[in-house]
Amino acid sequence: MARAGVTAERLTQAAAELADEIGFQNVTISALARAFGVKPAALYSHVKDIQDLRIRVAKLALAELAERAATALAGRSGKDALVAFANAYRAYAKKHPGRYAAAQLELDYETAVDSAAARHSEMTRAILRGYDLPDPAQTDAVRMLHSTFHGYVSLEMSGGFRHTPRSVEESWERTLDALDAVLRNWPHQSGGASDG
Amino acid sequence: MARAGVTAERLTQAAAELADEIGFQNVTISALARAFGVKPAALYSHVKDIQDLRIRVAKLALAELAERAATALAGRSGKDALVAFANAYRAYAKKHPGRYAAAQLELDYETAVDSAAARHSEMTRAILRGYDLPDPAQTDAVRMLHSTFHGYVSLEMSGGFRHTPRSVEESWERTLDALDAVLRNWPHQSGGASDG
DNA sequence: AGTCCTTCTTAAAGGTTGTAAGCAACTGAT
DNA sequence: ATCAGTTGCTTACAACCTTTAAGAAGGACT
Repeated sequence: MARAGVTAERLTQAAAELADEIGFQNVTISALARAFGVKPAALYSHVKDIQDLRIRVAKLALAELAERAATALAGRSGKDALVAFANAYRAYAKKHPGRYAAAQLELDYETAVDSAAARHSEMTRAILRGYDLPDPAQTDAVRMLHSTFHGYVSLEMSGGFRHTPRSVEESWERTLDALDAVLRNWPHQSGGASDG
Repeated sequence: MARAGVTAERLTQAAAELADEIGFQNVTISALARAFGVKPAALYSHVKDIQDLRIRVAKLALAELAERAATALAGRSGKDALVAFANAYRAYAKKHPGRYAAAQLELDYETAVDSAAARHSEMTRAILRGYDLPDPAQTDAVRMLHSTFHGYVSLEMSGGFRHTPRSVEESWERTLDALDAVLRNWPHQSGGASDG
């Protein structure tokens, strides 16, 4: 038989494309083998098992996302940077839902550290450079930003906003306005109850 | 053979418990049948297929979450309400990770409407009663709050915050402070770039 | 050509979902 | 109390997926 030229890299790439088309959970060794015109067992020469494949796709997605975000961030600061980063994040997730789902995979500590996950935190920190936040608050803000971006995109994609007529685009923009506002005026200490 | 007394309700309940123990994705018809001491095929008398089972667990989780949130909200307003709701949400997710994962299932429009999903929006709106937001902004704020809660809990549970020493508890509280602050002072129109 | 490593196939075991046929148990009527 | 009907469960089976093992074929290098 002529060799199909399968490599771990091509498998990962094809798995990512397949994930965007049919969903990350539906990417199987069998389906991937079919796409390459080989038998399922052939893939085990290049990939340890399906979990290994999933982790490779996750790393690919994290790297791609980090690159888009870095590009979006270049030469911007303050709210410009915030909006550009957030839009790049959301655009990637919507364009590559399978990859984005992969990026949410639980990675063990070692894997996560040497993957692009750390770069994300650094970039989110870069956004905050335009706002003036002392150190523990900076980490809190990074976590809040990441949470809001991920949460919004995640709920939007799973249809959580479809029950209300309000434009999802508009809400996204107003959410970014709100984040900008709160970053410019980060609460100093735990306040009491609101009094309007 | 003596009958095992399987019903759709008991199956759903057991599936939810199993999901919390071994993960929602690992709840299989086979595993559930094993837990009931019956053969897998027996479950198909009570449940259409595995997707049907998953949807039932999702609805259960949404109903439980709504109930906890409603209890937390009772008799509170303003920041008290915000914090109580958010903590109830997060506590449920951490105590019942499998159920919480189920609640994130994509539900078709019909299913979502008659499930407790709508109640969540209403409750989040109830939180906002203490803050004074005009109508389109209210929806935007609801979406932002839900996004932040879900995003934070989701990232926290998938280990996204483990790479930084800062206390996850502290960040959560500061995030709630920030949300309270931005709700009290919701930006009126899309502002320009930040100027510090 | 011969050797060796790698890639791919075949074969097979074990797990999963789901359907169909049949038997066993409970129900309610006579 | 027995008999029919319904329901719940089992067995049997088809189809699919994952993974391992053994062997054949491709390509490189001597």
